[in-house]
Amino acid sequence: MEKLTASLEDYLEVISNYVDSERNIRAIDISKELNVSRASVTEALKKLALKGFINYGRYDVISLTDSGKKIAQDIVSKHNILQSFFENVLGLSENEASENACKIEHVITENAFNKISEFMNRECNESI
Amino acid sequence: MEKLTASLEDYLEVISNYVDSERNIRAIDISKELNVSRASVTEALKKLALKGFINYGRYDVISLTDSGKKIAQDIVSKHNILQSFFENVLGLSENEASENACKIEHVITENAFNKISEFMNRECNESI
DNA sequence: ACAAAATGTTAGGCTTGCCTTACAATTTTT
DNA sequence: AAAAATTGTAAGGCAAGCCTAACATTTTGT
Repeated sequence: MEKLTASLEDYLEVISNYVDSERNIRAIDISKELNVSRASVTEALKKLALKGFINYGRYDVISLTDSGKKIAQDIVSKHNILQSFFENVLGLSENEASENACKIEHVITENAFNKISEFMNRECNESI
Repeated sequence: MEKLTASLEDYLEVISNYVDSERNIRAIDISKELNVSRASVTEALKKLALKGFINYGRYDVISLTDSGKKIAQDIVSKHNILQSFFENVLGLSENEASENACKIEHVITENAFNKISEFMNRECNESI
């Protein structure tokens, strides 16, 4: 599977969140969400389409391909578990937990992430 | 205090480790440590010198300024605590713990890092 | 329907950070 | 002390990712 940059992962993640909420996503939504210009969004969408993760053409609706969905789900689930770790284990605010999850989800190794997942499961079971 | 990029923090960190071991560091050492070309090291050293974090001139010995030392210490201590978290709490190998610490030390927020520090202290005390 | 507003795209530019190649300076060998 | 090898630097190039400004297209309001 083609490897994405942190930046493109962010774009894909935003798209995925919109798809889940069944809203039609536009470039300007992504631009606001990621605090980048509309032009930058166009560039990113071109790249994602070229790599086969989204369906998209000029002035056209954006949707995820199957491989795009798969990757996006990976990123999103990674984000959620990291966020939960920072929020529920370390006691950070929702915002700061999310901020950290956003950054760390792109750089943490697979193993390290799995260990955190396991750790979260242990924590949960112990407190029952 | 001037804010550094992740890349420049890496360079500073390597320099700091050499200083601590009282070896004279050369550009080629940094180049090997960070897997970049000697030319890239020269560029980075120029930037660090310009920002006042290292003393350095053409073909000259490299040393940390006071503000360079301060920043480097911050990064290194952050690295060490993160590494210890991944190694001792999550049970990753030394190498993988270090790999994760290297990436995360550049992106984690101050608060999140402090929480991890506190968490490590709690873990230690409980096990006594 | 059509003017106005909003959104999307393109073109051109900038910064960071890396590279290779060629040359300069230093260090090591002999 | 030269020659050879190593190390440092300068110049020029490249990709990623962002920007602004100008233009194209679509949507909205009347």
